[in-house]
Amino acid sequence: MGERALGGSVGDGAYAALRTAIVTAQLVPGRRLSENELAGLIGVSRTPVREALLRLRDERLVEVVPQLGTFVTFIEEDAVADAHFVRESLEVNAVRHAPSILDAGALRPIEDNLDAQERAAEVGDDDAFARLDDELHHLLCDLSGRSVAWRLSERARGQLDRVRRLSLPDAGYRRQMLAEHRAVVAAVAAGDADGAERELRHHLRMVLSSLPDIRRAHPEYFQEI
Amino acid sequence: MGERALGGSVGDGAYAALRTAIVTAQLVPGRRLSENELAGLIGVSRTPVREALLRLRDERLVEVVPQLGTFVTFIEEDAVADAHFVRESLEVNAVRHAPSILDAGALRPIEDNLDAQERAAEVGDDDAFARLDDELHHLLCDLSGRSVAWRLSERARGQLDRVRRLSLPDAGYRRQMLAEHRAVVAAVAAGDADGAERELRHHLRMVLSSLPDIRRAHPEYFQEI
DNA sequence: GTTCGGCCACTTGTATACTAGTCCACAATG
DNA sequence: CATTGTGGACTAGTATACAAGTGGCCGAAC
Repeated sequence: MGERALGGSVGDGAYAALRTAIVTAQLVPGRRLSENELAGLIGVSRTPVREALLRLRDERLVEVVPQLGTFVTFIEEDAVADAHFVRESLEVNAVRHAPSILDAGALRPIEDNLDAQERAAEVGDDDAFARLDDELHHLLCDLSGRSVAWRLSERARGQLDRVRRLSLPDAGYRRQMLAEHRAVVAAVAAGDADGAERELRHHLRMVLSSLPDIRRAHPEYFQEI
Repeated sequence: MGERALGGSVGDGAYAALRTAIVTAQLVPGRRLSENELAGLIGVSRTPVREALLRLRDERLVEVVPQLGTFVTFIEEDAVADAHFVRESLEVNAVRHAPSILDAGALRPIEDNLDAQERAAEVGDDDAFARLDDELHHLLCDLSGRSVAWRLSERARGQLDRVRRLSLPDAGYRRQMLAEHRAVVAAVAAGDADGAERELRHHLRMVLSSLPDIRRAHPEYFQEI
């Protein structure tokens, strides 16, 4: 877990390392974390670890109980729905605020991204596909000119990534994702704000639909009720 | 500045105290803050102060420059627009997700709030009006059932509150606000999602429109370019 | 008078020490 | 055997100490 991000502070590195570990379920839901233990693992002191845990608490990826411990949260339907709500709100509003006439310079990276997705889907490179997926949503957010859209959407995505990582993607899934991406982009390029909103809402809801399957496959990651 | 919130930790109290001081411009934009100085003022150590400053940095209310100092940010058009974007995204999506048929139980507190606003507007009680304004938006967010809507909207509001606090409200302004509130609620109550969205977007944009006036009245609060 | 250079006070970032509270195991007691 | 109390080993919250770096002041040299 130890490697640290180059640019930022130690605290940023600790945050990145912990977030990755949680999202990839290396640190499984319910797992008890101690600040001392994490500090030892990452090789820093408690201070930057605490800083990282405070940020992760904001994202509801950990829960810190005073005088008791810090725990990786279970996947809660409510938290996932919240994250989805934030993401949908921001990204839909972002494509709504996209300039109605897009010059070729703005559209070019998006088209390139879609082509790259096509190649990744053919080859079956799941990591590349996921990366391009993120990049596309980032590009769509940036159309609004409000960088905060992607920044907050990214943060909310922690909950959703945990789910996405667990769903076993097959070729059909990727093909469908790609088709939906193309539908959104087509509407945006045509200046059809209502259509873009509709397609994007539909697309974002896909990740939510896999939740019951994941719950069946990994009941131990969910809060027993 | 010193009083501390009862429920939470020392860090929470420091955050609340600092945020209030910044939003009310007791700590003016550009003001240099030192963690030691703040710790002395609030009467705690640097650790909880740092925790508070990290949160305020997230909200772009302070900027921390390593090895140099922490500064109250100037009012930046870009930051205000970002906050507005977040708020509009979340609240519009919230009223869109409100159940199409509202039972009287859900609508009652909203109607009560509007009546109270009417009274506050007549008396000219600006503080009460601002408080009821917040409460109404809170109630509207809660219609969606997603508590995160209000939580994030509230956070983004730091930037907007700084502006709102500086605008000198007159009776006409409050009357207009109240009329807009009523228009939003009427559309929501009628189950007219499109209408509610339109009215809410219009209403939220009002606070942005006062920005040039405030800039003329308080140029020292804005970043000279 | 101007400019360059070094020192110093002060900043945040990080590490460590101390405080207060919770859980659990285990022993003593009914 | 069951129950209760008690001590110890943990926890996070807070305070303090140390490290690394910045800017400004002040004096000296030109």
